[in-house]
Amino acid sequence: MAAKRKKKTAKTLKGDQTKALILETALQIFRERGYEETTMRAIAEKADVSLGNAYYYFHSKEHLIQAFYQRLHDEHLAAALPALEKTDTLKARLLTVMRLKIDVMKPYHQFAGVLFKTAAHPESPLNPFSDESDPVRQQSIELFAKVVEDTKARIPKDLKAELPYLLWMYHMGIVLFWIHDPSTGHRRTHRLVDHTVDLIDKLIHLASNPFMRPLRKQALRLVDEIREALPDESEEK
Amino acid sequence: MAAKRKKKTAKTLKGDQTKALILETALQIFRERGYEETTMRAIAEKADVSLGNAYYYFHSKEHLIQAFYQRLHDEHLAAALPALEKTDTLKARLLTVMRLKIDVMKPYHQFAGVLFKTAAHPESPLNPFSDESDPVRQQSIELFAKVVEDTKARIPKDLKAELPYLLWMYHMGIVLFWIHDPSTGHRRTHRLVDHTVDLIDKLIHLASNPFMRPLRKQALRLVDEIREALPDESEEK
DNA sequence: GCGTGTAGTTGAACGTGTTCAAATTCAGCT
DNA sequence: AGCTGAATTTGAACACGTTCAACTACACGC
Repeated sequence: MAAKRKKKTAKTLKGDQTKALILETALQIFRERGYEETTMRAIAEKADVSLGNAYYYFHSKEHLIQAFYQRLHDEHLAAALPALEKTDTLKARLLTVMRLKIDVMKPYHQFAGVLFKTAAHPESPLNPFSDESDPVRQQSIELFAKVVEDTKARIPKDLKAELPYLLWMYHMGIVLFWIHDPSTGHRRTHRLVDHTVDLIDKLIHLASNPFMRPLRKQALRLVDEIREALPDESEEK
Repeated sequence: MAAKRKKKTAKTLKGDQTKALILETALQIFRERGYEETTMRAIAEKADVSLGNAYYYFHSKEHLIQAFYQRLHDEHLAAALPALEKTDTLKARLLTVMRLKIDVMKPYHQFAGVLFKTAAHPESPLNPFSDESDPVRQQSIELFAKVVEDTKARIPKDLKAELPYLLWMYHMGIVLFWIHDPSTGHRRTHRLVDHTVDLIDKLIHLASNPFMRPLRKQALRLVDEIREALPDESEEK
């Protein structure tokens, strides 16, 4: 076996640096010119590496989006966690998280479309619904778990367990709307978030009513059915 | 000898023939090898036309999907209309239409993924949510209007008016699930349709309850908000 | 017949994403 | 220092979607 010493660090660091450089360059040009108009050659040239080298670190142009996705979530998380500590009602917490999401995404509006374009493709390595290579989804759902937990509202256990996933799905819907939203400052998306959060809050309370138990159970069984149909999502932690 | 009594007819007919030939050939190869693996050169070659000629009739490879979309809807409509005459409850009618949709799509499962891939892209000419060049969406919503009308159930007017659109959205969701469904015979999608139709039926009755009026109004206002944010969809016709 | 304009058709050429065999760098070893 | 093998880097080559200027076919008016 090969010698395993700590001196590897220098080597990997070099690689990591190059990889980071390429990613930064790519995201910059994406912001400036959009995804389609950005060529791999342009990225390589601006990053001062060869074309092949870019492909050494990112198997394809789409894989750069994967990295972007992760970056987006990291920023969202960093903004949301502190903000969540200041609110306690479910409604306010959800509203906070959704508003921050839009803020974080703002600089990328013009090229974000391609995200969904590839994301919705079942065979794409970026499919956020089902693909094994996507830890971002897990992390994103965990954020919504944080939104739900520590809430004083009395929500039935069965619903509370599915809520993070349901809210994540809702959040994906809002992102889809945002992508298509041409209004200045994305005010339509903001308005939609305000109204949907209000409605969702009401629906949760309605669904929590004992009177609604049978219907709620049926709906939740459905959600389970959908989740289990999608490839393995709960593996290790 | 070539001269016909109908002057223009011969000309346009020639073009239509070529166009149809290219489309048939394309769909055939799509079925056999999937979308990505089918090259425009292969289509042109098999159809015995030049590459440029294929582009004369279809501006891009994606535009072939547009044609496929139309074809799919035509088949669905042809299958659904007679079947609808035999049922009268909303639940049964919706179930019929959804089942037939899956049947009609079946031969195209492996390449249908690309449909959503391009469809979800806001700048794509195929975007089914918002694009001006897509009459298929209108026709598809009309089919769901037929599902709703002539139903004996007592549904509030406001809900009944939005129901076709809502059911179309639901149907898009099922299609999305179907695309990702790898189970044999798409049994999971069928099961999902059975359960969701049941649930939807119950929800409609629930929402029709006078007690639910305020919440229903709020939800419908939301739907309107979403619809009007999407580019003009109701024009002439 | 003959010219003319429009519909239809051609294939070469371009730009782009992607691949790959070869070249280069570099850390550890003798 | 010199060697070795892995990590990194290179640029040429390939396949594909797309464009375009030129060409052909043909119906019509004269």
